[in-house]
Amino acid sequence: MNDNRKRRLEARANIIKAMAHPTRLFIIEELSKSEQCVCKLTEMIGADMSTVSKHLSILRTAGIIQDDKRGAQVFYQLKTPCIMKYLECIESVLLKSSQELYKII
Amino acid sequence: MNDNRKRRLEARANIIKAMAHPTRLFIIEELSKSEQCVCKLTEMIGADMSTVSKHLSILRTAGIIQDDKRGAQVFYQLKTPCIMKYLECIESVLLKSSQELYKII
DNA sequence: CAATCATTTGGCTATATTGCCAAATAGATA
DNA sequence: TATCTATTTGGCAATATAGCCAAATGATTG
Repeated sequence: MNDNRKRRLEARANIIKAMAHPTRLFIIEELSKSEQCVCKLTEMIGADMSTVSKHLSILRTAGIIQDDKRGAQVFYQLKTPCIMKYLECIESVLLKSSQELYKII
Repeated sequence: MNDNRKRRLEARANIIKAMAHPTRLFIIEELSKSEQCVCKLTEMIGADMSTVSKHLSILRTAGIIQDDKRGAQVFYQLKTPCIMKYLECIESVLLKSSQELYKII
């Protein structure tokens, strides 16, 4: 595996890693419906606000979401709508697994 | 966030987590071209075979690849072709980030 | 059956991630 | 300006992940 390819794969893995958490998937789903402020997301998620803030920071650093400060509040928005298409594919992996389970049972 | 949704998000996150590693992305890319045995993948990746085997096991458990034992060798195949479409989306996140970087420079 | 080849598993250490609390920052308001 | 609200940051402990080596497993061959 050459260096260029290694770098490219690492860059991709970083983005995927940013999505690899239930809370962060929740955030992506919610932001695909509409932008949200940190306080609202925190309320929906039910974790400490500092925890939610760190999840948001991970998604922002990965380039998946962007923030928009308005007064004391910070609103987050999805930056790449195709992320949702990706998640449909993930769903198809799950579907395939459950179909196989069905065959066994 | 209700229990059902939490479970669904966890299931998705597990699949995404399985992809969130450069070596495992490499494996997915290679298997999208053609099936490969563990020894060939190990040679391409340049890590210990036990390490590669563990990566393969993670992808298999997640339902992304499947194994096919033939004699002493084990061949792995991609189970869900749409995985590659997904990776195109990841690429678009990277592209967007680099475009913004370009604006700054 | 002993030896060999391909692969997996167990065990260990190093490193990364997660989530909470407390403290810091920053804008809004009294 | 003091205070309140919204958010981020630092720090810590618990847990998870990664990768190597050594050992185990399983098929093949002499």
